Amino acid sequence: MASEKARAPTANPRAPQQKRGRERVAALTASASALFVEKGFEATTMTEIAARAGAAIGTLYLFFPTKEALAQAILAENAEDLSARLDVLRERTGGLNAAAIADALFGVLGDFLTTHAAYSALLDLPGDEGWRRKMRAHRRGQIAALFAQAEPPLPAGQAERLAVIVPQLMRIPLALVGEKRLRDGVLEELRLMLARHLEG
Amino acid sequence: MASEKARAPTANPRAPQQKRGRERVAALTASASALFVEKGFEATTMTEIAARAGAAIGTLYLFFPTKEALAQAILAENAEDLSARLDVLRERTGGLNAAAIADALFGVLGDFLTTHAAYSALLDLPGDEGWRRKMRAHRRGQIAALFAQAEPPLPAGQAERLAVIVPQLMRIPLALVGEKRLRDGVLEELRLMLARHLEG
Amino acid sequence: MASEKARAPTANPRAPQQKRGRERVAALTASASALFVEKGFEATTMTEIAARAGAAIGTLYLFFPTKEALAQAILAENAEDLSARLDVLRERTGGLNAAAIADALFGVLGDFLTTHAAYSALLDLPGDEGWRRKMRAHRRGQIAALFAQAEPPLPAGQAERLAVIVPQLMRIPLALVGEKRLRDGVLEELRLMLARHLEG
Amino acid sequence: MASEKARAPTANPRAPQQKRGRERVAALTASASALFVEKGFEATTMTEIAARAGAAIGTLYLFFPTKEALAQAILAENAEDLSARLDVLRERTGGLNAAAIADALFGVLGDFLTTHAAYSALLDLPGDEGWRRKMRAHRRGQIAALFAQAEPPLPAGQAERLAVIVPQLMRIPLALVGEKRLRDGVLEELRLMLARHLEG
DNA sequence: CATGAATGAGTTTTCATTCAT
DNA sequence: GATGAATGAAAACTCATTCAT
Repeated sequence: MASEKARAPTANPRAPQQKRGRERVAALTASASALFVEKGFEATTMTEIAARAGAAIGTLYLFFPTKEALAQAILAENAEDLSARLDVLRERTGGLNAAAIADALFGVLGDFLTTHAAYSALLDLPGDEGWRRKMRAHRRGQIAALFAQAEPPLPAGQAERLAVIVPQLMRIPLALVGEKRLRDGVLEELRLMLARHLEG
Repeated sequence: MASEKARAPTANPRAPQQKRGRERVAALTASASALFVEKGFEATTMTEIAARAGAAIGTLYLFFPTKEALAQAILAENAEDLSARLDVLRERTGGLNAAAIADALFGVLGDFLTTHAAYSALLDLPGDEGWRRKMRAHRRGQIAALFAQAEPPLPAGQAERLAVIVPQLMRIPLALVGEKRLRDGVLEELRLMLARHLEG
Repeated sequence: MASEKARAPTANPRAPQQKRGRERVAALTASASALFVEKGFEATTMTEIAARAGAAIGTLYLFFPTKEALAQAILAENAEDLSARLDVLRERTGGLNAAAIADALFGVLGDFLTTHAAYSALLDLPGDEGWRRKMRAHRRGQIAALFAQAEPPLPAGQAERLAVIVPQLMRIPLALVGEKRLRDGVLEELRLMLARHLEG
Repeated sequence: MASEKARAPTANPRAPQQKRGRERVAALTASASALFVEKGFEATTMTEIAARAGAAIGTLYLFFPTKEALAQAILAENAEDLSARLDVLRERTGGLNAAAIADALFGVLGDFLTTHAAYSALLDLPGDEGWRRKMRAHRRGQIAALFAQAEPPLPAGQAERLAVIVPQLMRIPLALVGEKRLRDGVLEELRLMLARHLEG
């Protein structure tokens, strides 16, 4: 123990136990999410995050031992939220045909990505590959399961392929910030394209 | 550096006039491209780039005044290459139907993105003022022009929407490193989906 | 490699190759040694070390990737110096009796510790136990070998015990800063005590 | 803290008057002592100390206004204990010869240092203004007085020198953790050396 | 008395960039 | 053209200490 030197920062990234603590954490993650979206992960500084949340830098480190841990916490929270939405969706799409499922999925993904912009911003970051890989695999599994229930059933393997494709399709219009008309057109085009493909 | 922020990154302050100089620059951009793909733009250091190219850090700065200028030079070179390929493609697709054009475009984009991985890595950097935006607009224009020649003609506005969509579609399978079978399946699925959509 | 994140700071703690570089390093280690002695390892800041050496903080990190590495480099240099002196001493003490050896050793250690005060200051630091253990073992071995040559020979095991004891004896008077008379008296007392012990 | 530097560390701002309070303080000093020995004064954090004692950080500051005050309280307690032992010893060694006194002193010091490891750890901290110096002077005085009673009397000044030397001698074997055989041998060697010296 | 969330000054460390040779 | 030692602003992170509850 003498030579421990604890390279892991701040041994105490405790989950907040008081109500105020949870509000603090919420403000910090909101601030971080917004900045990550606006300027990207690397260009955002911890000092900035704390300042925008009206907290001191030390407070930020009280809850998140590193910048990476903060990003991951946000990503994990968003991923859980998405996962829950997909679970709910599954109950509603039993027995539907693939095109209808795709349409419902589009709705869910569009809403999620719009309200959780940090998810997209943090998803493709380098580093900590293992964890993110697992997360993606889980998401793929959920979406594949969605399509696997389609009636009539899809050809073998197509559910897995759609699980890769559909979430990426949804990111395309969302990247078109400030071009609202084009964005809506593209979204509609994608929706139509997918529907045709699944009906054909 | 603090007061330098304003300097517009002009690529190649002195374009190398000697043969050796051009080789130097090629080695440097190759090194930088590889590192940007491997670790991302921010995580790559100028020292690393020079070292991998077997050059001194001062030599790197001889040709590229800032890290951004280096990235931009690489991006510009790649973009020119892509532009040229799209120009060539245009001559070959006059009078074809949209599905055939899409198929040909898939081929060109797939080949390009595979051999120019840095393009993807550098294209969506945050803090994207002006230049990159213009570049993307140019590319969109080229692809839209491609589809505008289709016979029979596409509905109004679809060429523009496809110009946004198709390049992003091609990035989906390319992200599936290490899952070759799935990757090929996804690529085929996308190709088929697009073809059906354009024929329908 | 993508997830490398290189926790080890500054990949380039290169040994200086130019003459000026070696002078720089010497100035930095001298500055650090003095401060470590004056205020202790923990209380000394890297900024202070660089400033006293007339260098920028970045220059310090150019040669020493961490504060610990700096301390260790100093310790290693001092230890090598001591080792060399003990080697020289050994050639001069062949065939002497133990008391004479002890006396000569006292001289060498006293001179060394006086001119290398950082050695004492850094020797008992926590952390990196393995390396320091080895260093101490080496020193013990050298001193034990010195006494092992004594004529007449010492009882079994005594050389090893003396190798532990004698260096610590020498540190006693050196701790008496600012009490010159007492210091000299203590040194003489120790010398006499050891001599009697070895003659008895 | 920056402007606090001047505040003379007064031990025990409010000495605990309740039974529970005294237990609290005991737990806190025990925790601190253990950590100071294990990791050194600087590397030990106040939070850690409180945590190991099962107390809140605020509680720790309730009894000790600064980290230095805490260290000093521990040191003072240990020093008082040692002082008391030396007082007792003095009553028992009246009229003994110096060698016998030294032997008895060895016993007392050995026992004390073994059970009060924090004393050694805190005694030689750098930046040692005033208080610790006084404490050492007091100890020296007590030990010198011990030897001053020796029968036959010692040469002038030797009692003072022994007061410096003997406590340091005892620390030598105690540093040999995990080498029990060598440790015992060294202790015996020192005892013998000192006895001979004082008899000679 | 007791708590533990909050603070922010102070440290270590990084890396794009410069410039004397 | 080429070099690489040197720079220092800026970022991440720590921890003694405070204070509202």
